[in-house]
Amino acid sequence: MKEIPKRYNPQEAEANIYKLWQENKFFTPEIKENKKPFVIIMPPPNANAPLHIGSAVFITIEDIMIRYNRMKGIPSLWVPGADHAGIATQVVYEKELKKQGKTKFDLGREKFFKKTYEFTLKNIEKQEDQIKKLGASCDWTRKRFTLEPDISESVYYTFKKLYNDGLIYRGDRIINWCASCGTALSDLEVEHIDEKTNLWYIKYPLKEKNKSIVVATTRPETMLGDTAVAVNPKDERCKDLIGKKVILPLMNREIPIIADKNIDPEFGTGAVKITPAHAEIDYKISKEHDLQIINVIGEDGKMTEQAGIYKGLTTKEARKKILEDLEKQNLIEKTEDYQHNLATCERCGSPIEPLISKQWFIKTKPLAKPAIEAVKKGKIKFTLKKFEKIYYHWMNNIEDWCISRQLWWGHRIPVWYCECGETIVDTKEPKECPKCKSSKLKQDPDTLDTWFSSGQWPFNVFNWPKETKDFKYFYPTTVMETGWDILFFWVARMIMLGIYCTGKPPFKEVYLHGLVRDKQKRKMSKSKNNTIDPLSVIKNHGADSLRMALVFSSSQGRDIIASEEKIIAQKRFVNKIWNAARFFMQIIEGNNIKIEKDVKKLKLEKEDEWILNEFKKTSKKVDQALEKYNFHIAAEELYDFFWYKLCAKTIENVKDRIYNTEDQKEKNNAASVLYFTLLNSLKLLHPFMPFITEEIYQLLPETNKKALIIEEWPEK
RNA sequence: GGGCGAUUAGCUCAGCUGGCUAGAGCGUCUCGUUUACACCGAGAAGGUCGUAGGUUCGAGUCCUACAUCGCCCACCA
Repeated sequence: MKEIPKRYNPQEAEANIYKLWQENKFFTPEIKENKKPFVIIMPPPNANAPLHIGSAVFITIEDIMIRYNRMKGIPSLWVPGADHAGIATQVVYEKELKKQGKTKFDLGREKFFKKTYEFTLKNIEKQEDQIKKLGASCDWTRKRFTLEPDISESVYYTFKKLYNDGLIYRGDRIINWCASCGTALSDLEVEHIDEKTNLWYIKYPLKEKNKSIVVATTRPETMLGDTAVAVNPKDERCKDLIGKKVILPLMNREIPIIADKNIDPEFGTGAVKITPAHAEIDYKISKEHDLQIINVIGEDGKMTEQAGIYKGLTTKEARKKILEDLEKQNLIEKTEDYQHNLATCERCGSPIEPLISKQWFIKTKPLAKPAIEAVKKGKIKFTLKKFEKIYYHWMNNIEDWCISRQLWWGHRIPVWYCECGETIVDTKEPKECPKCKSSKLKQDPDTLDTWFSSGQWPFNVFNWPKETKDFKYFYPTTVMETGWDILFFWVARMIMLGIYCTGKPPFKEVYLHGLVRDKQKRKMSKSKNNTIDPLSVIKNHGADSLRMALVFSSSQGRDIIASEEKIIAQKRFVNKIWNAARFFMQIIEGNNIKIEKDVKKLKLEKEDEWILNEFKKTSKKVDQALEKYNFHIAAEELYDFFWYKLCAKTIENVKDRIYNTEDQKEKNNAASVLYFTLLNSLKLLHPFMPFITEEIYQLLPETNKKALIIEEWPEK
């Protein structure tokens, strides 16, 4: 008989248990052709920082699903990985460099990439350790990284395929430009924040007579690039002005007054200045009316040559100067306080400048159509219906996706330009130009949006387009589990690219968990200093307590409020389980007990039948809850059963029957029923609290398997 | 502007398809413990389930308004 210590020491036990699982290769599923596998692709954490509490959430939830299915005898695969996280990592690493007093230009592109790669690999190593500490039973033999050569090749293949199908194009379009990061961004990477500013009413004199038209704007500095003034065609006040010309102040340029239905007559004066190069709506209007486009703000965030005397000023300086100059000419009618949405960069927070720029785009409409169909036809199900609506709304209004980034960190765009003007798109660097045979080829300097590669993750991890054994068996995957905050960034793109590349939706179900918030419901962030570091929680309270606390009081789609209190509550539960097991071990040792594993062979007392029946009920409820992804309900059921029914009632009962009788058979019966319920409770608890349950299993006598992780799930 | 969600005990939250005499953790209070567990046990107090209507034999649960808070999307310059 193994000795059971008085206290459970999570730190020691967890390390040993994880080793036991890994050494026995329990995380690697056996491919059984006649059995449908259960597959989850782990959302690859950004490889630029240690894991945060949000990662602990998805690891816990996904591990529960995987362990549950594994115990049910289904080949279960959970693929771990890491994401290079283009812009995020580049921003982080550039900050590192800054601490050393360097910039990326000191290193040069190649060296910068190499250094960042090293930095990333170090982080990945740390993250792996953290994932293991959380108890994740993922298959480390299949771990992937988005920038490794095989994955990159798949990414380039997809690019080429899209290009050949005419779904990728390069063109001059208005895009979101972050001058601070020095790159174009997709619409999703732009965050709108409230800004208190002014609405300036500026007089634009008409060419004829002594009249003028007043336009209202929040961005006077863009007026230098105005090429029209627009009014609503139905606006009576302005009707006779349509077609007339105004003289653009400061620039003395003649520009037309046009009519456009997009103009809201209620806003300002009903007349709007049109700056096609620096506002998306203006750009659209300019296309319809064939207006001139004048770039007055450059990629450095400063006024361009076209801005005349304002050239070289920052937008802020230019605004000030322009307002002064207008004031001098008495062209400002009035100034109002105004609140509007300022577009800012999601990464660095600086204002976004809409600019016309040559970038690579994906035509998303043709990809969105089948992606919408797949959900409509139920090929992909959102476990929470409300997300379907949100998904449809976004998909139906999708715009082309700008995928080129002016960054050094990421997949370099697989396009080469020849001096003869030829553009070559390929998965590998071409030796020569197929047209003129020149070998003087220049690769496009830009890199791809991170989400372009992660959008292919569910099949690229299996080395698609190669028809690998893994791809054939494990794709499409079963459940996509991730945070709802990346529904558009990631989930939607995986669906679009998955269907486009492989012809099949990449997963069958989408389960979205909430964001972790603190007790005041604030988002956790380093700047607010309200983060919970999963590693220190594990160190102090054990991984099981953390896992249980995260699942316990949170339902899907809703935010998860994490607090020390909840973790401690679960730590007590861990202790309770430990002591129940200790009690069992003590009585069988001290009373010469013989365990009968088959409870059917026992002469059952009323209380035996009661607890066996209660177990059955609990088991059923847990099953039902897990099938519906109601993890918190399953956890609560188990908590209630174990604490109150098994410990408070049954154990107290067993004490009575063991200590107050001389009848050995009676003692054996009581202990056998306890053994049965204890052992089977451990099985049900295992997906939630893998370490403590496995540790006890290893100490229990008469068990069937080498480890609890591969035990059979109790039958319904 | 459009959409989504929340509102249940002092605090933080569960309550899945309508049956609840409304639950848990923490906190508070009382009692208990030489025989698993002070990281303890037993128990108690504490809620007209945001407001007002409606559907129903029956509503925290469904419907309709309203209020407050929060979030997401959107080119109102």
